Amino acid sequence: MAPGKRERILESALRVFARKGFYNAKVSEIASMAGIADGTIYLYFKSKDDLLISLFEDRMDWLIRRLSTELEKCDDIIEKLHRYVFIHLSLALEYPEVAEFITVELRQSAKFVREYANPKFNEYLKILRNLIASGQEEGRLRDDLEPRLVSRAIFGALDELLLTAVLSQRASTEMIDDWASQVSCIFFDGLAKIQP
Amino acid sequence: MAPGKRERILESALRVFARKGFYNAKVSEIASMAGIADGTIYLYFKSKDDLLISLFEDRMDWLIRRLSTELEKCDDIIEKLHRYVFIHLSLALEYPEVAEFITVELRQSAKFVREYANPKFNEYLKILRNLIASGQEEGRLRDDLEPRLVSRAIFGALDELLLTAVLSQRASTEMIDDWASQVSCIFFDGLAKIQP
Amino acid sequence: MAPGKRERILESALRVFARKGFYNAKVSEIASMAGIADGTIYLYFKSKDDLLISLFEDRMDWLIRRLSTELEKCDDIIEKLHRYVFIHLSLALEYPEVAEFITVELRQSAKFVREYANPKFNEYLKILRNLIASGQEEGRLRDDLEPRLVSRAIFGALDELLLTAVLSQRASTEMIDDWASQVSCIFFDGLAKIQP
Amino acid sequence: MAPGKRERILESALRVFARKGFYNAKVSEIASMAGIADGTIYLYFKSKDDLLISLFEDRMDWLIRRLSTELEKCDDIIEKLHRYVFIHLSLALEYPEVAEFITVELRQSAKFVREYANPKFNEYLKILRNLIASGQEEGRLRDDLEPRLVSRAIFGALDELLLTAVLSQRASTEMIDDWASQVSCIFFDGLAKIQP
DNA sequence: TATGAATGAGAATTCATTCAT
DNA sequence: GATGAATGAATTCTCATTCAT
Repeated sequence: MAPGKRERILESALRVFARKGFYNAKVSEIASMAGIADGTIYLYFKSKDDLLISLFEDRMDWLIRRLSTELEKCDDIIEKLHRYVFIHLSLALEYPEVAEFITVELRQSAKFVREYANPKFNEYLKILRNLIASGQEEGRLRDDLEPRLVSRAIFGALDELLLTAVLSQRASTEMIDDWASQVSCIFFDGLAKIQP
Repeated sequence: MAPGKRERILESALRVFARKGFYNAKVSEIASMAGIADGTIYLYFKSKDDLLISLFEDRMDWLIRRLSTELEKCDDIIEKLHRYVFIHLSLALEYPEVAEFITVELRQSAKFVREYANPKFNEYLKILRNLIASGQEEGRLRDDLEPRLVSRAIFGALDELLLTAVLSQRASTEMIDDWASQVSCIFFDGLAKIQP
Repeated sequence: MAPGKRERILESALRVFARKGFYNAKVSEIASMAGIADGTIYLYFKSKDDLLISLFEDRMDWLIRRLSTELEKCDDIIEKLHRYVFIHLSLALEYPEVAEFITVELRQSAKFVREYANPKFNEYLKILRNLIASGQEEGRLRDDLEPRLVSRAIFGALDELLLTAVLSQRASTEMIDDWASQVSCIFFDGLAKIQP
Repeated sequence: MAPGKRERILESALRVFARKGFYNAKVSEIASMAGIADGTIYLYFKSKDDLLISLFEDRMDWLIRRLSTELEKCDDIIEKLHRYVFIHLSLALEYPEVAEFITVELRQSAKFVREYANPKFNEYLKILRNLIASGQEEGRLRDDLEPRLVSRAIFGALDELLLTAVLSQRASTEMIDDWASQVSCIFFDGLAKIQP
């Protein structure tokens, strides 16, 4: 079992799932894109479902590591939050296929994921939740809001914007920068106009 | 062609799609839940795809009307926004199947919907966008943020929370009230702690 | 039961069968072309098969009567044969739908026809056979050939040319006249060049 | 993909199409007659239609080669024509299923074949047309008749007799010999009695 | 008589998965 | 390990026919 072959299959699956969605993706298309025989996929994955789940875990792991590494570079909690927002949205530019896959399949397979508990996704969300909680503890964020709910709300907003960016297919560095700062602004400062 | 039959089919489709998702739903299951023969569905809808799209349009129309009616009851723009948030989240309690269907299928069929332009969904979003824009014009909301982006962000946050509520299956009136006020608070006032 | 309605159905069936063939023809299309409800067809015909057979019998009857009337106008047996040839080929111009229907469906439903013995078709052939036999008796035609086989051969040749004319869709009076005289010539005089 | 499997499928299709006709033939019946799974047919043919067309082309090719080989054995043009007649009619004895298939499906699919241009059938006809034309050039056949029309007429006559023979199911070598010589006689010498 | 909505048997086709090579 | 031909269960959709009105 060449170790690179598993990754090649995952890479092909990512592209096909992103382009067609799980149900319209054909195993044979993934195989041919990976340059292997159909049957070979079953030496590395139990089933098409298993391939989806494995891919999901793999890419989420990668996202989590990426995020952690980046966040360690910042000290300030508020800066970390800005960074989280930016990193999430940047996926649209840097890894549009991962973005589309995560964005669409995560919903599509909500049912799937229900049984499967989806630990990786929760881990990803947890990073955000911990950020919020830390901010509250440090006295930088209001502490009258539940971190669990706040993090979900932020994730939802980011995910929707990421999907919008990916589907629009004309994301640019400027646009992502702009969106990230506006989103940070919304969440940090709120929409209300401070009456002078 | 009894007009009630079309609605009965849509109702059955809603339940089956919500429970299993479009691709795992069987036309024959929808038919038998509606108490009709398989073929009858094809007298009212061209195909399974058409059934999905029709259901989507139908329920979005209903959502839009419901929302419009409710919003007319409020005068104040801020109150309207609170109301929007509340109405959206309430779906989890009042129409959990609609909530699950909209929440999941809207993503699932992103591709689908891309060609199909999805006017109903845009209309729904537009209500929120117009609310934001009006708030800005009235001087109640900061006008340095794009309504289009703000509305997307809010929608994303609400949609994610709605999905969470539906999937958790233990939503209560209190919980929804609580979530709605917290979300309003986040978006209106922001997360930043005002330094005394 | 308005007597005209049965004929209207047959007329519509003729057009639809001629255009699409029996198996691709839809009963509902025939009904709507006849300006009646689908179910009404079943008040006049037992089934789609019965409609085909009835139509076939009806049009063959009509052909036979038409042929008999025309042939009575000639006295000479040879002239009658020329006339037969001409009348058959003329269908392409005068009743192209009948021509296409007879030409194609007669083969298509060979199986059909096998059980059903097809008396009308035999009657039509019999006219030709009797002509041949009479010609032999009168000493105008060679009597060393079986009339049954000769009539089949002539019918086959005419049928093939009729189909060719119908499918080519550019039959003219001149063309039919020309074909008829050439065919008569072939069968009457033969292809051999008389050595001087 | 064993090359023999494609031929086995064609062979089964031939038998089923000949017995039931294209529209009444079931793919699963063809598959089971070939001793394979239903799906396997679709590894070799795109669709049931494609199977029909492929079978038609394949068998016409075979017919054309068979005919060409046989005709090369004769030198005399008149003898070639006799041979053509005989070979065509012999199908009823030697390959009754091919005879029935060609005879019936060729008409049945006239519409089909119209778009599809049907080059193989034209090629088959062309052999006969060229024979006629050569006969005229050599001065053995009258040259006041169009080869295109003459060949169609002969083909039609032969085809009709072939169908008759196949459907009667009691063709014998003697019968075919007899028919062939009578048909040759008709076409070569004509029906007219030479007045002494 | 006439209607046409409803029926439901039936058929083609797809594609994840297997397994002999 | 790798292959890819073969499998066959599963599913959508069609359309002749019926029957309550």
